[in-house]
Amino acid sequence: MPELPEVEVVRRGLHEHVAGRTVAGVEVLHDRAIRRHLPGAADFTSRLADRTMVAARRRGKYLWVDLSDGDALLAHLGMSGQLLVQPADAPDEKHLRVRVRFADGGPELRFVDQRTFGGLALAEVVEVDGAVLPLPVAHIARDPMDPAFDPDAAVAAMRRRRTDVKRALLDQTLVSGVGNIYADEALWRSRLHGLRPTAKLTRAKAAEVLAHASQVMHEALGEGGTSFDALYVNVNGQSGYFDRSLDVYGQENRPCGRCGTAIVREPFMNRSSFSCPRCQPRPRGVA
DNA sequence: CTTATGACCTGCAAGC
DNA sequence: TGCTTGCAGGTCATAA
Repeated sequence: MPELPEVEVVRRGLHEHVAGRTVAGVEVLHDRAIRRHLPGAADFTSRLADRTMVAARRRGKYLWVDLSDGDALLAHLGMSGQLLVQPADAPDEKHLRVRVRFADGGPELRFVDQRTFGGLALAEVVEVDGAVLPLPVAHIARDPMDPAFDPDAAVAAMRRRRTDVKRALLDQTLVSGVGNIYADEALWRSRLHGLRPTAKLTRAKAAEVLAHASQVMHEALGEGGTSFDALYVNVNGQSGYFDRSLDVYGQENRPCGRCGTAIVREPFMNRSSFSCPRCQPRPRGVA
């Protein structure tokens, strides 16, 4: 599941349910789910066996579990991935891709993913700028919930970019964790159209949109994350409720909560952007 | 180096 | 009732 709050919900569940448990066996039911693990399924399975899961961690939308003897089990949920803790006798999910059984015979960890954009891998951990991260996560910027997140540095990096503010918000090498929903929400709160060029934002405005992104993600986390359907659930299969608190995302034709103007949907990168045409006017000279 | 554009998948809802 | 089209929370390799 997609954005930072949903991934954090999963991280907490993982930490609670798998930390301290030792892997007994792994079953890869769909090779694409471990495509980022270059040595392949046999290697993935054999190297995970007998390892103990130590702690669940996260940066942005990436999630991993530190393993005894070093290395980490890295996960990205892509668009439709789920990590579920299920009783061993529960029937297999339709899109079950990887199963991890534990030596204690308790509930197993399952990676379920309809669209297979997500996946698992074993990765070595490296130190980057004072943080210990799996190698494939080394290029991902700190997210706003990271205690070492530096707002001034993020503002500077954003204003250095020659692109539009929404693209910048979605760029995981500038600030991580923000996806299509929370980008639109942060822009609405900041009264900015997503096509505004970052280079022309004042320092204060850039800081404001980042602060709003952080704020809206915190609020969503407090509601257990955002979900419109059964695809976005925690490890126990439960959905969050933040979709009821969204101001613009998915609200096409509904009145803006500030001015009453109908929210519009515009195509953006093979997806959609939602905004209030009055509170968030398009920059001039942009199609 | 930076920035923009598809490609990668499956399933659902809407429209004809 | 089918069929087709569009759309979905993301990231990455590639090209300019």
